[in-house]
Amino acid sequence: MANTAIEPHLAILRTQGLRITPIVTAVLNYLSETKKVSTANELRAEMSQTLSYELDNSTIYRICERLMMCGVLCSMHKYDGIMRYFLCSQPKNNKHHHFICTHCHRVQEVYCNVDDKIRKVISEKLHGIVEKKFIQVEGICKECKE
Amino acid sequence: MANTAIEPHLAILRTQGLRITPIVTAVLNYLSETKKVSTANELRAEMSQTLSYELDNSTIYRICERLMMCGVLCSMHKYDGIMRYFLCSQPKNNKHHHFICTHCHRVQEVYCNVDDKIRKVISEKLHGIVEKKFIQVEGICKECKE
DNA sequence: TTTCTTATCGCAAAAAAATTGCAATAACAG
DNA sequence: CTGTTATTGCAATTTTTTTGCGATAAGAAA
Repeated sequence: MANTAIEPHLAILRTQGLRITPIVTAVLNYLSETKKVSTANELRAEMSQTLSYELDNSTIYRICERLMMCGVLCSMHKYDGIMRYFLCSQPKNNKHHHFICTHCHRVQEVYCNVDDKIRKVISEKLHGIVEKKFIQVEGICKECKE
Repeated sequence: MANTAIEPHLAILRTQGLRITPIVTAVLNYLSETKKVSTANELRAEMSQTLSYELDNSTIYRICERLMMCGVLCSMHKYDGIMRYFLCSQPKNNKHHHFICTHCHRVQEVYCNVDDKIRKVISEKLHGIVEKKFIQVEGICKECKE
């Protein structure tokens, strides 16, 4: 039962000379199937279970860092300041933002065209130049609502 | 040269039975005058200098926590995951967001009416309910641009 | 398949950020 | 001035993230 959903991501890794190890595929499969935002600790626990041996946190951190470098993963800090990772289907596309369910921790991408408005307000009212925008929305997703 | 700008904040503390100590006023003065987002470490270093003795980090953390509880301070995580604090002139008002200058680290509030739009998109496209929005914009402010 | 290169992993140790318990101190109400 | 208790300092701890290094294994080439 190979997960074909992660094929595009694996392809990116291959073109970068990054190796497809059991842990890497396990991480990608997990994030792809659950669509969750996960901390390094959560990933370590899950992957340890999946692979039936205890992984080290440093391994997870290094994998996530690698995957972020090539745009396969995104990261965010929730209000608690702990780094969380999630699969990014459209890396580097500033037009989409993330909706995180506070109940099931799934992430969904939303195409929400507020960027231009924000840029305009900052420019006109504060006379500043926007470099980065970070928009994160939390709430209850459709499934958890029902 | 008492800073009258922090009077409203002090008034809030008084009504909550919180004490106005030298460190508390120093923190408020600093954040009020510089308008910066500061880490606990930065605050500790600055306040140590101001008060001419070495403060403890835990003291700063506790003060910031207290000030946040009564809405005087806001906090945020920048991309590095370190907690940063800044004075909040309009606490609990969801209509404003923050523009942080990457050069001088000053925070400015922006009234940017994108909340309704975001709420609408999440509701209509994802059928989700928005609970919290976190919009943070970084860039170069007017002064640093010149 | 076998061999080779080197990306990746595991382990241990450490750095960095944040939290906690407790006794001493000081803010401020009366 | 006195008493109450919020606040502070200190030391120790927890939690998250990073780093160095030798051993291992992924994938390319023979």
